[in-house]
Amino acid sequence: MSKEALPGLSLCNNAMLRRATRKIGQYYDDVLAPSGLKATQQGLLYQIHISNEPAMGAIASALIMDLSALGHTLKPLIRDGYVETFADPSDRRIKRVRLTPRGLVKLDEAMKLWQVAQQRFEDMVGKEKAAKLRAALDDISALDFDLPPAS
Amino acid sequence: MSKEALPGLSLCNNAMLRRATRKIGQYYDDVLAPSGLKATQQGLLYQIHISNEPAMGAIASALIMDLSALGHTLKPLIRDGYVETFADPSDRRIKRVRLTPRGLVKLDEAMKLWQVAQQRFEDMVGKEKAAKLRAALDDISALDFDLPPAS
DNA sequence: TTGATTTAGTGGTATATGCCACTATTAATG
DNA sequence: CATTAATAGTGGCATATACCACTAAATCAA
Repeated sequence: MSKEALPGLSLCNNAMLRRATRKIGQYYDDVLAPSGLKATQQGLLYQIHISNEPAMGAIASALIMDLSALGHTLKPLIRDGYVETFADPSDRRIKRVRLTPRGLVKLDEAMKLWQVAQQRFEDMVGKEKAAKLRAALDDISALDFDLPPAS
Repeated sequence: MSKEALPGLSLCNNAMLRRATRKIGQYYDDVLAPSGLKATQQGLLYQIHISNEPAMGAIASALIMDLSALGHTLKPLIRDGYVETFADPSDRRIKRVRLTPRGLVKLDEAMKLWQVAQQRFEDMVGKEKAAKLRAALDDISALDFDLPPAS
């Protein structure tokens, strides 16, 4: 069996990224669990918080997320009263998003837990190494893979 | 507004990881699209291929994936006839997984596309840097965040 | 051997994410 | 101004992924 000689997925940038994301995601989720938020939700609330009543498209761009995916992800947060939306008066196509007071309180709660997770992670990985990793991730997030769209 | 002074999500290891994963995932998915497989599926088929009729649990461990999540992810691949399962004769709790001939053909097709995506990625990022990134991702995937389970 | 425990998967439910087709608005153009 | 084109979101559908409760099977213990 030459199968044994085949390289593992450790060569695939995408597979390694996904695997690490599952691992770290579970960890952050665990720590955030007492707040009732997933790490993705905490991140989304935070992104909304630091922006100025951002349009959905602006959030999606910042997070490199599909617009419709964002819409779906927002639903539970709206349902739970953490977030509300309103039409931009000057352009009714645009829907803006903001935290509710309840959402702000919940974000505060979640951020305290996030700090615990983040600190522990940095302690284990090393502040330096973590920063380098984030920088590398930021770099590849900024890549422009424009495949010939043949427009 | 002190909001403007708040750090972005670029400090959160988890958020950066997810964001990069979305970005790279979309890229690999795009390149793999002609095969009809998602990058996650190609990765899963490959993992099965290089293993020896692995048990579901073994695959899940290797990919750091929840066992039930693996079961769900496997369904479309079984439905499409790329993968089949069978009970381990010596331990009927264990369900083993293997590629069908059709699955093997499909994997070959997908791997050719994967190589294109992978090569292009490495060209853009740099072979060296990509290898370092994968190594870092492998390291953090191996971390042991054992939170006090208070059993 | 029988009863308690651990192990391996399944199914349900919920969030995460993406693509596509479609609608509503706004902008651009002749 | 009326058409056409571009922009911003929505909704449906599909996969990705997790947790939980539950079942079946094997193991351990008394």
